[in-house]
Amino acid sequence: MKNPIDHLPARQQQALKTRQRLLQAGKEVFLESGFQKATISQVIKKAKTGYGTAYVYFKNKDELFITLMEDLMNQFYEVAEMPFKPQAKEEAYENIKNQVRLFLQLALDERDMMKVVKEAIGVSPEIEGKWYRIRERFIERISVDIRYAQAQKLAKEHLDPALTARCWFYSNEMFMWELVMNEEKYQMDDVIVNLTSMYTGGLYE
Amino acid sequence: MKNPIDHLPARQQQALKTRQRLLQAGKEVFLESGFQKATISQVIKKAKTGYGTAYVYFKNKDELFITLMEDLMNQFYEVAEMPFKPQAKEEAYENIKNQVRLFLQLALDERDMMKVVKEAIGVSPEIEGKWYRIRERFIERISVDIRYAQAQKLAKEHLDPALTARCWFYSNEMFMWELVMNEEKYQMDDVIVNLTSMYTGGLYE
DNA sequence: TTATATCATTGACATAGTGTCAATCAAACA
DNA sequence: TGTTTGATTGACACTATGTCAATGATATAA
Repeated sequence: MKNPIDHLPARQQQALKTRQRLLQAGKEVFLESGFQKATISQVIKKAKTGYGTAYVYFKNKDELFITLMEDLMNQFYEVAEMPFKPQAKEEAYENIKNQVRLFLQLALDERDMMKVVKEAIGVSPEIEGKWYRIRERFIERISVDIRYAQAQKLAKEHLDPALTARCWFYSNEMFMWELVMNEEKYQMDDVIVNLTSMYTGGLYE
Repeated sequence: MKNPIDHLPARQQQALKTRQRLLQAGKEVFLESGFQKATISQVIKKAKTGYGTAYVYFKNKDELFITLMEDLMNQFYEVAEMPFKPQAKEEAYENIKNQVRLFLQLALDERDMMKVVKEAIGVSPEIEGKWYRIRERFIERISVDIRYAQAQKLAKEHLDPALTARCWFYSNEMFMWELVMNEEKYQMDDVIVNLTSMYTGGLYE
């Protein structure tokens, strides 16, 4: 398997390597210091480049972080796009439970990075926008699933799919952050069962 | 009605007035510029004080903002402590709907300030902590309500009150932020009915 | 009334970060 | 070999923070 880098002129190779060093150093610095406390000086020091070099490859700290986030965000997109075609209420319940588990597990697998992401969302409007788009994609997808379940006469038809999807995703997202920030407080399985049960069956008899 | 300030020595009166000027100026600056872009220089200019004066009365920008937030936060506490003693499912539904409405209405009545609060929560760990405490108070209170409803045989007993309360509050909180940031997107009444209906009855038949 | 103590007020300063840019350096090319 | 191109650099201008020794005005005591 050939690496496409091998065929580039030495100068471009060098440039790509510099960029890679900055990304790697950036990741380490963000994980060590968090988003706000991370500085370009820390990054360039670790990457062994001059100060201005960072600004050649990235507009600013936000853009550097967004580049680092992108991989992770794509993983979330994959979870969002999972198929959902239940034939019965029980199947729906199982499908939903699985998707919740994947969502929470992905966040916990990248727990350290997700902590920084949470901080960055609060600080940088650009990064908040990135997360907002992921959220809307999940909600859009869930809305489709709800409409499908309604068409199958599995779900209550008087509920608005968009609002219900939003409500459901919000709960999931917030529990995700809770688990990320505070891993010991709750058992993931308890959260999943309770969330899914509430969603599918409601609180009252 | 006597103002307690009247009885203080002139020097302390002066000091209190300076503090008040800083608070007033702070509020204006935060509303104009948002939390991050607001600077102490803007505040002291508007308050007509020297730079160092701001630091005499407030440790930093965060503390100044927290002082401004406190009134608003107390109003949220009041909503959190509302009584809840329904005798039947329908009464519970109505009580819950009312509390949601009060919660959302309070946020919308202070919409401009709440926008700044949202930004500040993301940026300042201290302010995040303040909001966190409000959230936990709501959740604690909702847990009690759920346990009450369960004891009355109104609510499903297999659901964990703490987790269910958290799930429910998370949905409310996120819709609240959505309405605050994006007033036109949804009708408050639609949100309330859908949320409450989901909560009490669940999605599936 | 005057002297002194007290404490609110002040802005210059040290510090720390950002983003820019003209200069430098080394690879590519003619 | 000389020239061009573009990657790299750190000094600079700027903006903000938080501190503190000095200042000034009020309260107090003699």
